[in-house]
Amino acid sequence: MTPQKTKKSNKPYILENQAGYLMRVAGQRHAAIFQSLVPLNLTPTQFSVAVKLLELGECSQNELGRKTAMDIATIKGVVDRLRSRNLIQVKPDPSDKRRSLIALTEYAESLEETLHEVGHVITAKTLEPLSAAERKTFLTLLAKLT
Amino acid sequence: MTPQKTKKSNKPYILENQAGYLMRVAGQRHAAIFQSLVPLNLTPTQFSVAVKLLELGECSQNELGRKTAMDIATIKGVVDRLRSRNLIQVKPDPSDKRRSLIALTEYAESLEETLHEVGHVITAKTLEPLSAAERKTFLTLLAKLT
DNA sequence: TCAAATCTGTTAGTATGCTAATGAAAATCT
DNA sequence: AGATTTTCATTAGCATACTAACAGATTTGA
Repeated sequence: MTPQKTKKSNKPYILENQAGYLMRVAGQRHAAIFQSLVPLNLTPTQFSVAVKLLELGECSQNELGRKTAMDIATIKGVVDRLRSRNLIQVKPDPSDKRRSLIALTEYAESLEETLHEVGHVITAKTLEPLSAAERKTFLTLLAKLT
Repeated sequence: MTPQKTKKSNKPYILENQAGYLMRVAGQRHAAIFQSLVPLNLTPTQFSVAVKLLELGECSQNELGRKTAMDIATIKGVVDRLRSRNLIQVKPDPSDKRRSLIALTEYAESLEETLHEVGHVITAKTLEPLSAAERKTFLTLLAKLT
């Protein structure tokens, strides 16, 4: 026992060392890299949706949201904006009147190679400050925090 | 040389392995943890501003934005909302008519211990899936990406 | 000194990302 | 079969987070 009265630990709180703050700032840097490289001025969420639709083909809006980690309100806005740019088509599901079926347009499908290549470049640029070993470690640890 | 024609590398593009996607999803998890623990329903940016003002004392809006990694349009909104909740006070700088001087209210200053303690808990919860060594590694690597 | 450049703050607009409430359709279960 | 629950989609509202354009105030430098 110390002679002091019970006292709160005074571990200093350094904003710049906190996980949340660092994630926000790293996210800003990534967003800038993304924007400078992405075709068609797609946003990160729009890009995720396009890439996921390339993989899945046609699917419902809710499923698309789940598989791109967006809630239903967010995916709705992303789908609306992609549709208004003629990158996706939406039609009712004949077998389930609640559902919309969402698919890429032919034009968007023609961008597959470009999207994948640019996606790899964006990730590489984002991780550029790290060595190859560090990149692997970082992605592994980051994945544990999702 | 392979016998094939020049061909694009077909390295598959797995959305779930990309740094940007993982950062977005990890950020969502952190945001949920943050929201469940923070006092006064402060948002992460509001919390950052409050903690930074505890450290800096009075400062201008632009300086506050720079030291919390927010651009001038973003910090403006955060300051407005904190002021409307009586957590900060804004007054003109007598020595520079362009500037506003921003400071915490007495009430907000009285929350210092709470904010620091809760901040540490939020970071700990966010990093909980990692071992102590992994936490240190993760924060070090993440800091290189800012 | 005085013109140019920089700094500070405001406003408007767009795009996430969430909560909450609503309505309609489908699935489940007793 | 009928009631309950779940699923799907829409809408409204709030808070970031950015760009761009603007207006004053201050600083710089020719």
